[in-house]
Amino acid sequence: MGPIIGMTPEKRAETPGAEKVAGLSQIYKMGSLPEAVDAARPKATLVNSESADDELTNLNWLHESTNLLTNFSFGSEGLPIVSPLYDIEGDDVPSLGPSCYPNPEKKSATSKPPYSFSLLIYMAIEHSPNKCLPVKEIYSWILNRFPYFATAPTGWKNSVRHNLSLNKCFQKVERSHGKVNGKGSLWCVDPEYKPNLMQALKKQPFPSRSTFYTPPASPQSGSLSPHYLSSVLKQNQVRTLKGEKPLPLKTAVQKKRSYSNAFNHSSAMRLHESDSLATSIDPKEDHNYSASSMTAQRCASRSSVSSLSSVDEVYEFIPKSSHVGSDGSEGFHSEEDTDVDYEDDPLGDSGYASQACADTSEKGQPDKKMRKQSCQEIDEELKEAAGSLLHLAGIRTCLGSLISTAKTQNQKQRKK
DNA sequence: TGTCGGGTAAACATCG
DNA sequence: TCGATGTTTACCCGAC
Repeated sequence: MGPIIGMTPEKRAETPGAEKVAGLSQIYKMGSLPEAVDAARPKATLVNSESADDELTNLNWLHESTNLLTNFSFGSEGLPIVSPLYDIEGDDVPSLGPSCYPNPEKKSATSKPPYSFSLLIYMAIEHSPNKCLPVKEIYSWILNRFPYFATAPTGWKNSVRHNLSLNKCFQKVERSHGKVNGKGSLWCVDPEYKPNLMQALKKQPFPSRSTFYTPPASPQSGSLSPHYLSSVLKQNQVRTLKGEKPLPLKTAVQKKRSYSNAFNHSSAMRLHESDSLATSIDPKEDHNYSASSMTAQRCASRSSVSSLSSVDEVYEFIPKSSHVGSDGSEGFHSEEDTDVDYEDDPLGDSGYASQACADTSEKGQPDKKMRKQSCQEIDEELKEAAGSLLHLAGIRTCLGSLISTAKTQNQKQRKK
C-alpha cells in the first residue's frame, strides 16, 4: 500500500505519556477520555447509547441515513466511494468486489487481510464507541474481524503494539483514575493523522466478505439500504408535497432494522465513507464531530449493547454461528432474509408500531384504548422523525449543491 | 540503487 | 512471580 504521510517512527523522540496526554487533553478538553469525547461532540448529537435505539425520537439514524444517501453521490477528493457493501448490496450499485479480488468467494476466511496493522488498529479504534481502545480490545476487534489472526502466529500482537508505539497516528491516553479498567492505556487515533489513515484506507483493495469478517450487531441494530431509504424518502417527499402525512420512516427503519448488518458494519468503508464525506465538506471541520462522533453515534445507535465499552462484549453477545448465513456468506443478511424474518415475527424486537396496532386491534385486546393511544403517540413521533429526515435531506441537498458550486468556482478560478 | 513503509522478532522495562 | 503492556532496536521485504 501507499505510504502514510507522517507515519515515520519518531515517537521515541517524544516524551511519552505526559505530552501526549496533554496533547489529547487539548483536543478533547478532557478529564477522562470517554467523557471528554462526549463533551467534544455537539450537544445535538449527544446520545445516550443505552436508549439510542429505543428512543423513537432519536435521530441518529437520520444522520446515518442521510450520510449514506449522500455518500452514494459523491466522495472526497473526487475519488469514487466504493465499498465492500457494494458487493453485497446487489446489482444496482457499483461493485468492485470481484475485480478487487479474483475469486473472492474462494478467498479463505483465514487469509491475511489486505490491511496494514496501522489500518487495522485505526479501524478498530474508530469502530469503538469512544474512539479509543485498550490494546486488548484492539486485539479482540482484529480477531473478530479477521479470523486469520486466530490461527496466525502470536507475533501479530507484537506488531500491533509495535505499531501503536511507533506510529504517530496513535496516541496513548491514560485511563481515568476512577475506573478500574485493568492495566494498560487507551489508544486513540490522532485526528491530525486521520486523513492520512483515510487515504491509506482508500488505497486498500476491498477484502472479500470472508476476509473482512463482519459480525453483526445486536438484533436491534442495523441501518437501511440507501435504496430502500431513498425510496421511502421519495415517497414521503411526494406525500409532503401532496399535503399528506409522510410515511412513518422510523417505523420503516425499525422494520428494516436487521436489513443489513453488512451495511451497518462494514466498518472499513463505513469509516471511509463517513470520513470522506466529512472531509469533503470541510477538511478543517472538527474531526470529532465530522467523523468520529458520527461513527461513534453509529456505534451507539447500531446496538443496544453499545454502551458496553468493549467490542468483545458486543460481539460475544452474538454467537458467531449466527454470522454464517444459509448461503454460506458470513455475517451478511440479505433484504429478503430480513423481510422473511419480519413476516415471521412482525412484532418481534423491531417494534413495528403500525403492525402492532393492526394486530392488537384485530385480536380485540381488552386494553384497546390504551394501545390505540400509544399507537397514536408513536405515530406522532414517527411523523416527527420523518419530518426531520426530510429536513436533513434538504440540508444535505443544499450542502451538496453548495459544494458543487464551490468546486465549480474553484475550477474556474484555477483556469483563470 | 536508495528510500520508505510495513512486517516480524526480540530484548527490555514497567505495571497490576 | 507472572503475564500484559509499552518501548526500542534490528532486520528483512517489497514498492516506488
